Amino acid sequence: MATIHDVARAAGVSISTVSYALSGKRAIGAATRDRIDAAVAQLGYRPNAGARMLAGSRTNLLALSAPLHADTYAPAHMTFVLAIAEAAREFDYDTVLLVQDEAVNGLRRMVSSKLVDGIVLLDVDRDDSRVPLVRELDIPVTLVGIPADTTGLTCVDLDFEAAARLSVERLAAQGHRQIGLIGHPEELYARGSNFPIRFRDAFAAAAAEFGVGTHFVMPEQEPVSVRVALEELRRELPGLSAIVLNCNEPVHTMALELLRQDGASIPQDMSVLSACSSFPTDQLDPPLDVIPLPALITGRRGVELTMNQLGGYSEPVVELVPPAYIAKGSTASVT
Amino acid sequence: MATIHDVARAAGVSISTVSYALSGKRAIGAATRDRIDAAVAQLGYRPNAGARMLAGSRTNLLALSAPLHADTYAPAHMTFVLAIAEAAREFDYDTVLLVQDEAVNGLRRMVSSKLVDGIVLLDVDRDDSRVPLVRELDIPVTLVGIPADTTGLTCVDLDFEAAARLSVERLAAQGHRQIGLIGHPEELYARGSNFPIRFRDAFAAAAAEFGVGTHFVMPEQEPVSVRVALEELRRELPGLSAIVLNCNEPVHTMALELLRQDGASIPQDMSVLSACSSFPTDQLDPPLDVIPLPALITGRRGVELTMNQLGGYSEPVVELVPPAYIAKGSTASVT
DNA sequence: GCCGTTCGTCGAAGCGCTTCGATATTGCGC
DNA sequence: GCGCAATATCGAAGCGCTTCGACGAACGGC
Repeated sequence: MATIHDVARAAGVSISTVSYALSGKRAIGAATRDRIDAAVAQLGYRPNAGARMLAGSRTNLLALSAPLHADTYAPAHMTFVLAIAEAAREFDYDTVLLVQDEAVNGLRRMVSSKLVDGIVLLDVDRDDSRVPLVRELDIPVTLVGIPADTTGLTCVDLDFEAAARLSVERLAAQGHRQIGLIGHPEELYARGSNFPIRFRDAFAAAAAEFGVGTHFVMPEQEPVSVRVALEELRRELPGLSAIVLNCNEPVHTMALELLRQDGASIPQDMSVLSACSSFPTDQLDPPLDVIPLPALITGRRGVELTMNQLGGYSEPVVELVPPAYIAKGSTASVT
Repeated sequence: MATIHDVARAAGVSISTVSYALSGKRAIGAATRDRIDAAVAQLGYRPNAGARMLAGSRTNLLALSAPLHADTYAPAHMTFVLAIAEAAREFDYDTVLLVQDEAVNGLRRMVSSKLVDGIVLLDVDRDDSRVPLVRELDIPVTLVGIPADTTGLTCVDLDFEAAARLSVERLAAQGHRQIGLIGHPEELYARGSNFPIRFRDAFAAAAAEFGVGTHFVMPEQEPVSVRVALEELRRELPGLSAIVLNCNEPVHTMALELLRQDGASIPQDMSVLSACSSFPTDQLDPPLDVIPLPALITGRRGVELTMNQLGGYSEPVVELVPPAYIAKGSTASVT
């Protein structure tokens, strides 16, 4: 492996000149720079990561704390992980993955060994055990998800409250008076999982505000359970004409299949809207109107906010990504 | 942050003594060691990662190359990632995650900047673009998955051939003469994806060997497509009495639901076996006999093989994990 | 033509750790 | 009681990089 020393010799300059030429932190003559660039290319020189970490103030490594609960929906989770790892690369950062126990315990290790410059926390619960920890860690941290107490923290997430309100608003404007909400499995709510609860509560509030009746069910990812849930909606909401799905893809598929079997066509007999979904709904049959969970945007923003903190000082902020509504023709006005 | 210097002073010894006490590479007096341990604990000392990398020969970082194709089944993929990250920790290693483009391009960067000590490649295709690359990289590498040409490479994977043979063998022994195989979506095979092809081909060979009729279908993850696939099996195999599922969880659920709707009870009317599944099949209705895809075992083994290479020299090996058969009562003898 | 700048380059001092010889101390055989 | 081997500890030399202060050269203003 070539070292900076080799490059310096090949270019006929000193080590510090090479360093400055590569970092751009001081002006370097054009001719000199060219010779250095040529030497770098010819030797295939790459700065030694360890040396850089030790001498410089940056490690160019980002910790990604990604605990995975038994009930975590893997595809969504994965999308966030991908978004963050890719966004990090745009800042010339690599990502150290901390899973399971290490998602909590590893953080302190990352910081005290100075392995990483910053941390992104994924899948933050309302009352997350990582929150008190990162509060005392003196390092840039961004939480993807909003904990109960955000004091002093930088957070980013989809504005689930606005998304819930938008769902109700659109359907109410179409004349729907009874709107069913299909949520995630019950454990998630019991565990204090973040966004399902925020969505559910804001949905209820919006329903009250717009004066529409609503009922909430939490089926398991399992056909029988979904059928029971649908039946419960019909029983509780006699004039049911619209359903909002705030659940995983398999439950979407099952619900659509069950509606088909019941002879309910979409959107004539039933308007269906997918809210906060991390997967493409236009592959479903029929394609569904959707308020996407923009994992790519949110994840990337989580990295950006961390990088901002690395630069100058930025005040802690809670940043809510506004929801978008994408129509696919699966909702219609009540006739 | 405390440095080794602080620890040395607090314990009243030299820096090198602290280093040796912590690494155990030279004998240290019991009393001295105790004082050092106390100082370490009291100061909360953690070796600086950059300094360690630079001075030592190890970085204690492992690269995990995990490209994610559009058709990759996220839960299975995630299980491998988790298994590897957790196994790495048992060797005191952290995992640098390389996704998408970086899964290929990042590798060279990892090596030439000496950021990582070893590499694990996930989701290796038959003709994977990373294979020629890692062959020329002078660093411990383990592939999870078996490429077409394994010369000079260390690989580990479930023995899919044996798994396919085991499937046929068990069902043939129960007297089944016509066995349907439901595979993954067609794109996977077209792309040269690794294990679906290995399973399919070995299945056909085993069927020929045991003299049973078989037919292979590749439904999309979509109820209509699964229904069509089932109908095709029934049409092609008039005496169909057993089905092997080598596909994703949602397709399992759909197939079982369709069989139920057709009034076919398991195992009386139809024996069903799930082969090489990364998810628990006892949550299905009914629970299915399964030959598991042992992601935890395979992933961990991938790490272990890499660590072995880091230690002494070990010859490249292709290690096939033998399949296991777990009965849940979803297959029965033909009556 | 002299002084104060600006520009381009260099030497050297670390960053915190590992590791290779020493050196000092102890214990043992005879 | 002497020498030799083990045992315990230390000092110092790097690992490859960043960054600070210095310094020579070129340049414009007067």
